This record gives sequence, structure tokens and C-alpha cells, in this order.
Amino acid sequence: MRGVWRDRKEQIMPAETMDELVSLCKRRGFIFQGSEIYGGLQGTYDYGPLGVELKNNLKAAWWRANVYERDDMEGLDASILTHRLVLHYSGHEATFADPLIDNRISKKRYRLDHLLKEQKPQVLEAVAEAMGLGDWDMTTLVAALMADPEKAAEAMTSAKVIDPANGAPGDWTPPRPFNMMFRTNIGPVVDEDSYGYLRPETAQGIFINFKNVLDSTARRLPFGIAQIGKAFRNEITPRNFIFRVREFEQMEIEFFVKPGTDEEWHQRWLETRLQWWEDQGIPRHQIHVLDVPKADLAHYSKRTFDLMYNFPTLGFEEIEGIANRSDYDLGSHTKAQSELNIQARVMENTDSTAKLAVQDPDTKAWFVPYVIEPSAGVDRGVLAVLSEAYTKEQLDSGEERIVLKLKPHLAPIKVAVIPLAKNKEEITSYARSLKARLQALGMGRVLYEDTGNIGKAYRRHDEVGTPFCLTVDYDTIGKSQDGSTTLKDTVTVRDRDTMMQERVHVSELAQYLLERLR
RNA sequence: GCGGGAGUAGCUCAGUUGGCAGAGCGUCAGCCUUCCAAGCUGAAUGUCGCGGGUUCGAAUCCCGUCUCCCGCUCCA
Repeated sequence: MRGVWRDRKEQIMPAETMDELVSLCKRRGFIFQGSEIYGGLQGTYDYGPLGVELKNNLKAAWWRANVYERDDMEGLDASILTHRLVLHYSGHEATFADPLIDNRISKKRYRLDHLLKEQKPQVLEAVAEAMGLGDWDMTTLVAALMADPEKAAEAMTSAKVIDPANGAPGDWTPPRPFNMMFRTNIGPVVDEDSYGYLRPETAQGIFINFKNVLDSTARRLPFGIAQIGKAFRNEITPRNFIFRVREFEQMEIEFFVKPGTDEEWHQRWLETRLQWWEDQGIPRHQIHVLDVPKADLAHYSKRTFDLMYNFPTLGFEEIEGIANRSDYDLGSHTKAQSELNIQARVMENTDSTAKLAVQDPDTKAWFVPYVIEPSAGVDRGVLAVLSEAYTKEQLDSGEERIVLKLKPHLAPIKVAVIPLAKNKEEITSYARSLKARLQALGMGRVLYEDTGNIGKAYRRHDEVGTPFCLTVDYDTIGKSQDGSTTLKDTVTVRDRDTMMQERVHVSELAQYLLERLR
């Protein structure tokens, strides 16, 4: 074998800061700040030419594993704009809007109503008086405070509303309503009643289509519905690059099972999902499975496992939640609730037109299925995969090599075809035609690369994670220095991670690459 | 929302007391080059985050605002 690169790698390091990764993402066209040319819009990011490939590849891997390679799954793509009643009965309207207030002294934040409930009656009386209220109760007091936040701040501070954290009067900020859901007007007339929401989770689209899918596919339990799509949350503090953002994408499965089998399925999905992340390059030992404490569970959850990936720059953070949502959701959205023996505590539904239940084939009794929900963040997945892949290597030559060691199936660019010399027409035309033939195989992005010299091209592609660089040289075109033609129609294939090269005949390239890019 | 830090070319960052907008890398073009950011020649790229103020004059001083990072807070 000839031309094998032997520069030993000494140190291997991950990204030290998020900035380092952000910088690479911008420089190479993975991810840009949203609305950047107007100063940026907080909590939004745009995926560039390479970012969209990576993200699409991750979603495709998920869809393939969960839809194409299973016999118990259907796909769905529900609308983002959502009827207000969907999010009313789901419980989101009630749990996603909090009036919040801060104490400037202790730096603590409270829900206004919770804070007021902690106060002595005379303090509340003083607040009400300062707000000019005669008759009042807790509801009208909160309403009055929210109606005039500036005055509320003064009233609460001068009435010496106590901060439970330190037992001392606080210096209170104006209270602010905080609605986690984006409300939007629908239709030509802007009025109070013509609004809906941008969905805060894709899950609801699945629940409200449960009957449609059942009717159109003749599925029986257990089976699941998979969906990938955008969701929107008005996060208080978007932070950490694409980790916590206001517009993001979810990959969600709602897996419907018979009550009583839910705990077993919950465990099974936990294992399935851990294996999937491993297949995407996130090793099992870098994920901590958090059995979420009862007190921290979401309003719908019976039990939840959070998959916490050990981000090199952030520590352990959630990339997927696998929740046992019991019969809460279908129970919330179904009509005829009283006939269905629903276990979860649900709001009485007087609007739904569909029975979201199935019939036991033996007993003929109707019941509401339990739901196991593996819900993964696409953007968080992209960040995890990038973080895990980002590597700095110190080479023997003293130089630093930055390489994204992405799994080949996730790499934005699959193959770069490089002419050894770009001023030799025979070599460049061979390289161009080779590139065209490989491109036609449909393996993804295949590029002709002739920027700089060969070394630059390699390093450039290391940095964006291109698994294979093919180099067309003098041997390829039958003009070896020693006059032999034994290497005619072979190219060097350089491996991104090892930097090793081997010569492969062009007739074998398609198979060689396709095998390794899966 | 609080506290701290930052924002100047695609990236990393200089920019002195308020006095012509800079470097390295990258990018592009040409030359050269028989495999790991080699070399030579040339070129392009700036609302100095944005808006206002002070000043003869502002990247620099003041006010406001946006965005990012760190620590709190929040996180269905």
C-alpha cells in the first residue's frame, strides 16, 4: 500500500466550550443565529447547508428505525396550528400560563398566586387597599395586580409582602403573565375568539388523530404512531445554543398499549431508545437514565425516564423523555368519558365528537389505551451528536486537527472526490466524471473538491465530518512515475478517523462506499 | 427576570488620550504542486450589533435597546 499517512495522534479532546462548537457551526454552514441580519431573534436558529443535511439524516435514521423497521407503527404529520380546545382539554392552557414575580433582594422568582397564599391576611388586606379594592378575593386580587403591574409592584413592596425564602419583606418587580404557548390569530378578523395555538408538543396531533388512524389502518393494540415536527414554547430563558430554543423539532412516538402492560412496554421502549442513540454515536455510558421523581412529573405522567446525555460543555442534560402518559390524553380528548373507566384524572370533556377507545376482543368492553411516549428533541439530538463527534487531535507534526467523527449515515457530505493536481486536465476530468457517477448512486452529497492543495482538502472535510475522501492521482490515469499501469483506474480512499488510505478499483467503489455509509 | 462578561471582515481577535478601519487564518482568481491546512502573485469582504446623545470629530465617552456566553431562576 502506498501513500499511507502515519502521523500519530497524541491527544484527543472534545470541544472545551460551546462557543468553539458554535463557531465551527457558523464557519462551516451548519447552524446560524435566527434573524441574524436584524440583530437576531432570541431562541431561534437556522440550519445552513450542512446543518440541514445532518438534521435530515438524524430524522431519517429515526423514521427508519421506528417506522420502516417495525411492524407495529404508523406515521403521521399533523398540523402545527392547533384548535384551542385541543390544548384546553390537554391541560396545557391551565399549566402553561403562570403569573410570575421576582424579588430583587433575594433574586427569587415566584408564581404570584402561590406567593400571595403564603401571606398573612393583614398583608393581603394592605395590598388590596393599595390597589384600591374594596371587596376582593384571591382571584380578583391577582387579576387586579396583573391589570396594573407597576402599581402592583409598589403595592406589594410597601405592604411588605414576605419572601418565603428568607422571611423578610421583598422588593418586588412588576408581575408578568407568562404563557408558554404561542397564541396566534386565525382567520381574517382579529378578535378575541378567533385564535389558536402553535402546538407546544407534537403529541397532541397524534392523540386527536387516534380514531382516524385506527379507522384507516385497522390496527390493534399494541401499536404506535410516529411523528416528526416542529413545536413551539415561549421559554423564559432560551439558552445554550440549540439546546433550549423557542422553536424546535420533536421526534415523538405515542405507543398505545393495554392498561396493565404499560409498565413492561415502558421498560422495553427505554432499552430500544438507548440502543438507537448508541447507533447515532451517543455511547450508552454517556447517558444517564433519570427516573423522574414523582413531584417533578408532568401533569399527564405516571412515570418518566429522562435520557440525560453528558454534554462535554453542559454536563448531563435531557435529550429524550420516555413518559408513561397513562390514559390521560386519550381520556381527556374522548367523548363519553364516564362510560370508559378512565384511570387518570381528566377534565370533563363536553366538546369532543369522537370516542378514543378500543374494544377488548374477548370481553367486548370498551377501554382507553395507555400510552408510552418516547419523545426526543431533534435539535438536542443534533447538538448531542455534534458534541460527541467534535474532536481535536494533536498530531505528531505539532498541528491540531479538528475532526467531526460523525457516524457515516449522519455525515452531511458522504464523499469528496479530490484531484491530486488541479492543473492536470486528465486528472481533473477523471475526478469530475467519477464524482458524477458516484453522485448518481443517490448516497447523499458527493462533492468535487479542489480548493487549496490535497492537505487542505482533507482537513477541510475532517472539520465537517466527511467520512471518505477519494483522490484521483497519476496512478489512476495510468501515468505512474515508474511507468507501470497496475494501479490504473484505482483511487485512494482516505478514512476520516484514522487518516489511513487504501487503493480501491473504481469498479468496486460503489459497493465499497455504500457498505460503509449505511 | 436578576447578577457578571462579551459583540470590530466568514472565523479568532488587535485597535493607545476621542483623530485615515487593522492583523492572522479562511475565502476567491491565477501560477505551482506525484497525498495531509507547503509556496508565489493578485483580489474581494466592514450599517465597528442596532438606535439616540455629547463632540469640530465617536469603534472608543453617555443613555437606551438587541443578541450571545457564564452563574442564578425557570424548564409541562
